[in-house]
Amino acid sequence: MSPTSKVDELSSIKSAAPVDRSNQSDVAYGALRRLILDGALPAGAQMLEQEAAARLNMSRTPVREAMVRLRQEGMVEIRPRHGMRVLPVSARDMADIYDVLTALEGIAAETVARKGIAARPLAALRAAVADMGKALDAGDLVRWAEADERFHSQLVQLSGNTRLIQMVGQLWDQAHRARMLTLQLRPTPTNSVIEHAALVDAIASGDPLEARRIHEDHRRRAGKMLVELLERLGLTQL
Amino acid sequence: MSPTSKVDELSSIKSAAPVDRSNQSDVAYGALRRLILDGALPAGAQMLEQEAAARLNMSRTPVREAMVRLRQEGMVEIRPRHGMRVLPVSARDMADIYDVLTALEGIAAETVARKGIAARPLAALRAAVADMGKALDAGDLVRWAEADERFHSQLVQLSGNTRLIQMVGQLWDQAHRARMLTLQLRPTPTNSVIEHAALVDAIASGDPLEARRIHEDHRRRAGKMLVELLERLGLTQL
DNA sequence: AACTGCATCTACGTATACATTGTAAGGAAA
DNA sequence: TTTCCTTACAATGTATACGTAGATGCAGTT
Repeated sequence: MSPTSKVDELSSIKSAAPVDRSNQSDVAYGALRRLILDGALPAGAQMLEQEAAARLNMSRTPVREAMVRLRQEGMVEIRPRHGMRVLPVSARDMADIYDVLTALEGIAAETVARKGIAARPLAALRAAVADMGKALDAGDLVRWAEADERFHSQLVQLSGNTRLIQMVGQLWDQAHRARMLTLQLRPTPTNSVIEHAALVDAIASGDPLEARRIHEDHRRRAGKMLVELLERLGLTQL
Repeated sequence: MSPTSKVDELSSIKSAAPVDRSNQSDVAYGALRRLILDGALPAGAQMLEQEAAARLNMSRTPVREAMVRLRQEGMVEIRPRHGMRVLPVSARDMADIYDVLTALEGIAAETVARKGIAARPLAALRAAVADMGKALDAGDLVRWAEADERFHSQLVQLSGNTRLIQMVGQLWDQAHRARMLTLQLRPTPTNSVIEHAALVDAIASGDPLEARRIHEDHRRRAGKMLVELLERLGLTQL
């Protein structure tokens, strides 16, 4: 297991829905997606249908379907004679992604604050914030990232808006590699605990506009920091 | 041609990208999507793989791929023995969709205002607004809808944010049938010209926050009106 | 008449076959 | 050596084959 596996487990909402009726198509989709998120297939890596089929011990048909899905989610492109190719994520892409994420998670926060939040999910949010603090104290960035993702994931889920949930998940997946990469390079997210706590307070007190404002500011800052970091490091591709 | 075909042509950004390398898969995707958007396959309608294949004169394989794509876009569901089924859109769905659209188009407007807009696209936006006015004067709601869609489409395109463009397009597709249905039932959109003109002014004068505020208010109002209309009419499904 | 059990049939999931076409290697010419 | 052309190969797009699971319809029982 790679050191990032714990974070990866929570990196997408989809992974919360286990595959009951397992068909090969879903298996292929899950496996390929995981290879990409874990970095086993880095940006630019190519994989032929037959390669994947052989590796996963199935025929090309379900593999093709999985690739179609991954393409539609913006994870790979499909080039006629080169199989699928993992799309690199440029600094520009990250800027675009964070712009959209800012807006989407903003209304998620607003919606949750407006609908009101029950005791149990509120406690879960507070627990995630607490974990972030503990992880920072211990200097464990991976655990911090895990708690951070858990917080954001829960928040979006609480909105109850299916489309919102799906789209945010998709964007997270696309940004995942870059976030993991910069985890060790970025300045320590000292403020994150305070910011998240403030957001929770706004939600708990039923202040939709404030919740949205806080979360948007938060995401905007995080995005800006990340993009500048990538540009500074010349990491235009990953 | 159905009376709504003109509007449909502009209903999605994707249709702007013509199919050069025509493979059967794309043909199937386009054909099925069009059947759904045009209402030839209404909500709840089912279509077996073999039916579609026979109808489109191809084998099941490309049809399956098209169905996978449509499912991922939230247009249909796939049930093991019943083929694909066109997903109904409830009032609740429309509320969700418009919540997300509000946020997405809001940042689109903000982005365009921030980046600045060239003379030509600015003129195109103004032309769309003018067309809306003319259509209203003529009492031609279909033409109004066409101009309205063109305006919003151009605006989102101008943001240059690929993800944003793709996601907005997807949501439009999902909302398309409901919008067409209510076109004749809703109150005449008298204010739309004024509102859009104000948005264009904010963009032209480079005021991102004002542009965003105007557009969000606009979309929020439109969404609210639509949802209330659907609920009042008891149209919980379409 | 309603319900249950069984048989049949069909739609699908997956595998495989086949023709097409892009690619790359290898050779020839400059 | 470099560049262009030819040719062989291999990956893909699409069609088709095949086994399975679930749905449908019928018969028999209550």
